[in-house]
Amino acid sequence: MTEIPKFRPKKTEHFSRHPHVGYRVGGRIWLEHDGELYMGWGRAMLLERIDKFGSIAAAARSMKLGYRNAWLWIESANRLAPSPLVEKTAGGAGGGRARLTDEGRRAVKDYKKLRARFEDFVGQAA
Amino acid sequence: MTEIPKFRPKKTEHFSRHPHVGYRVGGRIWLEHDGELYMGWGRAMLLERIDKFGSIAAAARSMKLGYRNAWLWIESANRLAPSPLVEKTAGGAGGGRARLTDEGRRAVKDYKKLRARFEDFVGQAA
DNA sequence: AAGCGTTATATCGCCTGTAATATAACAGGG
DNA sequence: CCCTGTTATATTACAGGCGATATAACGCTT
Repeated sequence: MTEIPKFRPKKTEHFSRHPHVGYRVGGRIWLEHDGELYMGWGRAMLLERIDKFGSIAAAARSMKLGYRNAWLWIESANRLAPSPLVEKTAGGAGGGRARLTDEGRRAVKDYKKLRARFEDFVGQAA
Repeated sequence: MTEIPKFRPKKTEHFSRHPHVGYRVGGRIWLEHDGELYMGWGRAMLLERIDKFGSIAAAARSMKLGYRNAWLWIESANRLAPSPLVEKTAGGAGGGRARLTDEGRRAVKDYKKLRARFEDFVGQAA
């Protein structure tokens, strides 16, 4: 017998039933800059949680994301953005903090809007 | 200094310019069954080429896909489909052959239609 | 029955992304 | 001045997907 791996799409997706029972439409959508990922579902979630918790560490924990990856995502997004999406300070009250900038809030809002339209599309793509 | 990897999306995608210069919308879309990938861009291309060349090996070669992966994709798609998309025979004239069934032709056509609508969406998502 | 090129199947090794872990740097507050 | 929890950074290990390779099975055709 052979292995035959199951190609299971990742979990950050949006789906919708297909006319033929058991079949679903799945999709992803994101923004990129210079061929690099700029904003997607994971990053938008992370930014929202940074806004909510005031720290990268807490935000990452809350979504079971490793701190390292959270930090890398933010570095990347900050670098690709017209101006930083997240401002960070190490040390100080509580050990340090991070806050979402206006540009960050705008980026999240824009992506969520695109995403909503996309889910709409996928929903009626059945 | 730290590594800072560039998160570059895969190459089976469709893109579109974003209003803000340098930013593009990228996306993927596929069909799945029981949480497994059923039909996407790569598989649709493979099926089209099988139809054209009459063999898995030739189709795979023509798109620089390893025979192994081509075979796995077809196994998976055949298993998930209501009826096989590709019929294969080992040995015989020319060593063997593979042909696209009516179900396979329908699957490709349906996906390409979905895909076209999706590209449309992404295009005007700017 | 021998030859041929395909289908069918197994195995190994690489590469890349990520998880896990560790440790330094930081700066406000007690 | 030390404590604290965060930001910042390096290192190692592991896992999955894929490429490369090898080999068997197959069945027309000659």
